[in-house]
Amino acid sequence: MAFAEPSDRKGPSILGVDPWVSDTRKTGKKRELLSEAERSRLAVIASIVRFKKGEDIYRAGDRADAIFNIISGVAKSYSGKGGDRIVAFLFPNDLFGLSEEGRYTNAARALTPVTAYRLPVSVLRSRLSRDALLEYHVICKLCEELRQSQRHAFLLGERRADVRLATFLQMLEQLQVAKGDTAGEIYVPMDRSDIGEYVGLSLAAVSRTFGSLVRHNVIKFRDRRWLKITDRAAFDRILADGAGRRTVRRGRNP
Amino acid sequence: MAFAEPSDRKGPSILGVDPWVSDTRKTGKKRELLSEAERSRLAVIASIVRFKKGEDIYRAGDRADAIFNIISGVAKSYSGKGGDRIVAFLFPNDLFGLSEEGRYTNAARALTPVTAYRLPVSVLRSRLSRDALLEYHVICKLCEELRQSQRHAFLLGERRADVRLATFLQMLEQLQVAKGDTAGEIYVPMDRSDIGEYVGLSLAAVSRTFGSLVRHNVIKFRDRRWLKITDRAAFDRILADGAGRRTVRRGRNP
DNA sequence: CGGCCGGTTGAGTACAATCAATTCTGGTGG
DNA sequence: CCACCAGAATTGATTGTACTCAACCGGCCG
Repeated sequence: MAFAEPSDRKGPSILGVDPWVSDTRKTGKKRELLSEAERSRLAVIASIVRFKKGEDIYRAGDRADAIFNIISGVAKSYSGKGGDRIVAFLFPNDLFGLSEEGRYTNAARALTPVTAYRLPVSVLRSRLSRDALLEYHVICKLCEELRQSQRHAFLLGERRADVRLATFLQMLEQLQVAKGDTAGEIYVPMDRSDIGEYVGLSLAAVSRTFGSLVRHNVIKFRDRRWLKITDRAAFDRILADGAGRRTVRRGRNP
Repeated sequence: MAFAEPSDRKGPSILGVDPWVSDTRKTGKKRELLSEAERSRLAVIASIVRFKKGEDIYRAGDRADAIFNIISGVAKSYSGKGGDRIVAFLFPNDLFGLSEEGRYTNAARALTPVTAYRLPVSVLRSRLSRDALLEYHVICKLCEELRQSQRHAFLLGERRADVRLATFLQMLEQLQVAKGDTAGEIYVPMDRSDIGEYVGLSLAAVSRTFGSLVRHNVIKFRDRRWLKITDRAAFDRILADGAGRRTVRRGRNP
């Protein structure tokens, strides 16, 4: 099984990098932030929960009494009165249910079968207040999520559909590289409409744009969920293109 | 001077809410997260820095050796190879320069004259590792920034220009309410092109859309930077409208 | 006074949304 | 193993909306 099914069950796990230490030498890989001791200490207060594909993990407005740490599977955090608009995709080792204020502000739903640790907020808080190192690691993870969200916003700021999709694919790829997954092929666990809700395009536009990328031999699908970038140069050109012509530049180079 | 010039100089300040305690009774107001003691302890390691309007605070790729806490003024955090695309506006009490990895991933520039505390990362880290409460408050602030960034992404996911601008104005308004500023009028410290770079519209579109809102008596400008919402119902209707017609809804209510 | 900066406005165009078939796929039961 | 179904995905035709290019305005500064 190629896509990150962590085999260990030592306890909650957070993957990330220390925002202030440049110990990762540009490999793009993340490391486990929690020590074995921390993980097993958290394991004590955590319970393991499972969700079927399509099942709600929590709803917006629910009392936020737990945070989750995905062990396997993929989920989405979404909002918008219509329930469309995906805020983030949640992958193994991600922490979520966080970033609310007494109540969840987004909803979360499993896109594939999901197994996760459930950490009650009450217990977690008291643990946090006594464990400075753990808090520090949470801070690292939050910085990471913040960056991710900013990249998402960046993506959405782009007008052209091909740039948006290429950026999205790049995010997926980097994520999988960071996990140490075999690069070469990109796994797309979510369906086209989820992608549309994330990148801000209609389902039709996603499909059309993928089609166009395939026709131009930039990417190639093995099946609905696995694809390969067949022309990296062209791919990068699309990404760079977004940075190129932007409006607003009132008086730049003639 | 109406716009939040904090008169005290007791030390760095973080405004926010505890994400897990619903002590704010829906007032939308935020409170100081740091105690006097914490603030003065931070003040010891902080220096006060000033930036002229338009001046760079840091550039993307610079060694990230300090984080900042704005005392007065407004700045922007921006990126994009062209330097367009604003990631966030930074207001008094905000914490930034954070969320990077050894180096700043965005650049920051003062939009108005800015006064800020500068906290060297090295000192801050050791302080953090010993002060669990401070760490906790940083976590609270990060959650807040994360939510803010998600709202930004949400805004950018909207297609129509009027909805985007209305959402933006609502964010500004809530921010000012949270600070306890006189509501009624909204202060817009940034110029039209900055707004465009934030909401993902061309300068022309921003101007046009403002014009249209004014013509429809939804808002009214006192001058370039001060406006009032003259028809709250219409305004809310625009906001709600975004949630209404969305694509992708494949099989919802008949 | 002239230039520049921030902003407004107009005409034409490009791009994605929409509506609406149609095809493909994977799963189910005969 | 195949026929069938429902949901996912593709594709086509048309329309809406914001971008682009470009002219133009008004204030401010030297």
